[in-house]
Amino acid sequence: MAEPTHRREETRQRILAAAGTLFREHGIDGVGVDAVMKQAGLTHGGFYMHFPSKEALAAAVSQTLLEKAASRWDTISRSGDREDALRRIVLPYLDPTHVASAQGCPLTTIGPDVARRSTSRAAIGDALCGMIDALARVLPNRKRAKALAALSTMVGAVVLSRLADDPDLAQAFLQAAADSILPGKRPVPAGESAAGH
Amino acid sequence: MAEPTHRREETRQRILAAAGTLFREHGIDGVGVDAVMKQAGLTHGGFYMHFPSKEALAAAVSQTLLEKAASRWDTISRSGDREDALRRIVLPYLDPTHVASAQGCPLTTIGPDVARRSTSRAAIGDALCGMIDALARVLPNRKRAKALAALSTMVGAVVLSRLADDPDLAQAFLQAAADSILPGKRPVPAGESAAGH
DNA sequence: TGTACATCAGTGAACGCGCGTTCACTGATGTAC
DNA sequence: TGTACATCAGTGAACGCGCGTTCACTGATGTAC
Repeated sequence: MAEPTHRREETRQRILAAAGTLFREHGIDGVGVDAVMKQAGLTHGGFYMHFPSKEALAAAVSQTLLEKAASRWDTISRSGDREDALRRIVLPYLDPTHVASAQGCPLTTIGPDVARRSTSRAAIGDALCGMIDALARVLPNRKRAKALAALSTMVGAVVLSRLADDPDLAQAFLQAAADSILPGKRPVPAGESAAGH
Repeated sequence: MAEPTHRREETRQRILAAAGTLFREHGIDGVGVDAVMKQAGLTHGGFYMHFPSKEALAAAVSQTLLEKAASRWDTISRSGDREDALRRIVLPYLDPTHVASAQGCPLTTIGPDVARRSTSRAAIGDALCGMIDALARVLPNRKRAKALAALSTMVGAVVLSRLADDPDLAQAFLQAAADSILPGKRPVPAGESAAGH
């Protein structure tokens, strides 16, 4: 019934998804191969059937996660009203649900971890450009420099919001970032469900 | 000659400095107590004379590093010309030297690591507010919200600059962030020495 | 249709190693008389 | 001033444990005849 290749690829995806969750939650160095495989419903020995090393897994996870984010933004950026598309990219990103989520944007959860690993860093290059392009496409003047600044603000605001022990300050970072990126001032919806990052 | 208390405190500072360097370079989970003590010129056994656990060291390091950054910004923010003070805070931060440095701002190097550790997170609360206050003091309209957005942009730009494999893109993140924060458009000095973070 | 065989994804014990932590000890320093 | 003692920062061997990785094996699946 199930072709060997199918099952193999399906398992690989399961490992990637498990690692994607755990790496973002505890950092790449905070999670062992054992824990990843257990989360995927397997035993640790089988890991090396799918990846040559944990380092390779880290690179594959980084790439996969960022490609998903880029593809989502790309789709939104090409849909209908540009001003609305911008909001549908920025607001869910700066939503407290996204900040609280263990499934958050990898730039904010494992950014420094990825930056230290040259193979992971190289693996996300294209996807990072994709995110920038998508953002530039929906910004008022379509300037790439504005997209770079906006992405910086978004990433920084989420990192700082997670660092702020005071909930008011955490929320204030998100609100200030949204106000500085979006043309008209609109409140960030507090606690809206399904940020989808 | 040397009072016991003096020597003890001096050693503690040496351990903090060693951990500050190594944690920022390799992440908190990427460095063992053994490596920290070796960097401090000691053997690992003596560590527990100064800190009850590695977790406590992480909190102390986070606090110390961020307090130093806050105090530096505070001093600058109260000195002379406000517009010039703003530049003397923002430009070194967005300088490639700072990005390349293993001694960089802890928000950009171990931000997510600290966010995951509640004791570390709590320890940096005051210093984080201090940085925000200093930034607000020198921004054109002194609005706290603008300071939150500016800090977000700075932190995000440095994180993303480290992630960009392409040197031009890395530089573009820094330049775009500087342009979006500073009133007049000025070039970021490329490769200026002694960013001091 | 039924039996024998080949394939190969996944298992689980084992490897050497480094982790965080403990503890009996050392040895330099400062104090008491 | 000189000797005996107390203090205590730092040493280094040892602990149990979990890491990343390897490998002989299992057992379900698909194929050959």
